[in-house]
Amino acid sequence: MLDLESVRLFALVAEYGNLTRAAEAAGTVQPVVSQRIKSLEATLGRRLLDRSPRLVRLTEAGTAFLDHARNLLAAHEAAIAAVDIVPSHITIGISDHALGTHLDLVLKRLRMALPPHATMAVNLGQSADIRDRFESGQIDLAIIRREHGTEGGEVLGSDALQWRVPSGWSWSDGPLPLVLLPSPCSVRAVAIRVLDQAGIPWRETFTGGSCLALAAAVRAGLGVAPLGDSIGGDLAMVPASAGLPTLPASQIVMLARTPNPATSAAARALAASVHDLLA
Amino acid sequence: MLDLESVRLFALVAEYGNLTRAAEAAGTVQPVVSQRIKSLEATLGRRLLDRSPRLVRLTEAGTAFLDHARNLLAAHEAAIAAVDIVPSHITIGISDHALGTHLDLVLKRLRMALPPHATMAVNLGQSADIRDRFESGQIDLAIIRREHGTEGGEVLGSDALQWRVPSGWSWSDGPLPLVLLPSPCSVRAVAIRVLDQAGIPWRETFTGGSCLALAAAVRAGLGVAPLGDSIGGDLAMVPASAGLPTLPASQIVMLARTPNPATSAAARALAASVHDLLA
DNA sequence: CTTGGTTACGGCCGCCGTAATAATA
DNA sequence: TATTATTACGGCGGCCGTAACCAAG
Repeated sequence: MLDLESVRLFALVAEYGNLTRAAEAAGTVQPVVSQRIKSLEATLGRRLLDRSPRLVRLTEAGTAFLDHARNLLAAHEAAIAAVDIVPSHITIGISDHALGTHLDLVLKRLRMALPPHATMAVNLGQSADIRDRFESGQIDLAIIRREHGTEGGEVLGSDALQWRVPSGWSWSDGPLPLVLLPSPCSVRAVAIRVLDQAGIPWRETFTGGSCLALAAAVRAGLGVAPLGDSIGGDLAMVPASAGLPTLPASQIVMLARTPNPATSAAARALAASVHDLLA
Repeated sequence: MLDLESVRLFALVAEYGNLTRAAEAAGTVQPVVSQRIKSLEATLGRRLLDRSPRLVRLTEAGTAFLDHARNLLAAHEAAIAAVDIVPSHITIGISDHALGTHLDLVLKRLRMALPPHATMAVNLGQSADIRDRFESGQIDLAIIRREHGTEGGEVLGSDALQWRVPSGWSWSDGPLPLVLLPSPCSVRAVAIRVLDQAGIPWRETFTGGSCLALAAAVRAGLGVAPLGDSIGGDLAMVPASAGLPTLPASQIVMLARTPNPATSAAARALAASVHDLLA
């Protein structure tokens, strides 16, 4: 007889492609996942995963098993829901500068970590605003970007800011054309600060409402944008010859209030996903 | 997170209406079932069964949960079958005189205890023939009726033979009209023996191929039939005033050869079902 | 050399199964 | 009074989580 916890861990490993992240998402540690997968394989008499320190992928049997494993877990959820209806709602705030283009993957994994009947509301905005909403209790979970050294929250990783430019861009003279989010925005503020300290003149050529908009502006040649390393996508780095000052790294931090199991499951999944993106 | 073993035990209790039989069918003991059900109820936060020493029945929540529990167990079977195809075939011999009209229920529970991909073949016949087939290895499991004192097999219970008569039957004189299975048949033999020992003349008025046929003949008024207590159905007992000798009780015995887990699961289910019928 | 999977191991929870107890018809 | 569920309890297996180890890029 299989035990569902092992099956759940297997499904998480398949999702994250990584035992360590799966362990985080499940709220345990990596050796436990290793053991459980191993024992699951033993009871099934088949190897489910090819594992090496740098690559974990499904075997043929693992692929075949995965669909059934998900059905099994869904049936488990349904059975519990049949007698134990715990309606839950989670509000989540995400700073655009923290996740950028990875928003879709993170939301998918978040949805997966919640019981199917749970509802969630996501609030995309700027870090300062998100933090205020978290502190006033309007949201339960938040992912924000902030400068090193600030207190509070769980640090999921460090992400350097980079000047991103159109491909083939060069900057001859005149004030540096900047592509920014509107104030208040900590990335905007830090970018302006380092430029001023270096005595580099600048002008704002584009102000947009999300990192996707900033990236579009950069691609259109409107100027350079300070963007997180992990969310720059296909945009080019500024060449060192341009002489721009380096931007400081900042931290991606999770703020979490976990009043119930559903929320802490969501928090773990969020942490594992973001941690994965920054690795 | 639920554990599937507890869910399976719950489903078995629902099927058998009895913790003790469920334990037998599952291959464990009754206190374990009690504990697991209790812990299942605790994790679900609902009472699933109303239990008293004489009656176990589903609560409302239990009814709602049962369907989902069965789906869950089916998904579990499917998941295992996806990677671990163990084709198995079981041949079963059942003496008609042992189960009679309860054949359908027993077969249903047998089917339920087997993995869905397992095939089974049932051989209905007379005890002596069944035993020969078992001993020659042609069948894996057998339920037979036999006289007390014989060796071998697992005794599932004792069942008295009774003279069954049409309703309102009376026997004035002349040889006793008998309704019997053809020879060789141990019930036939023992019936004839006790009549001869009591010096009661008899004649055979009907010879049929199954207990259902014998019951039909009795109902049609053709005579009296020696039938197991538990399978007489709605037929009347012979009145004491008729002066017929009492028939000895005989034992219902299971012969089992369990070369694989599927067969032993079937054996347990068979034992639990028959044990239940004789209680 | 760092990230990440495996192995070793100690502690402890929890389950099994026997035995005694209670409850019901 | 017999049958059956519950409670008590000892023993043991197995799981968790820390730490040390190893492999691969």
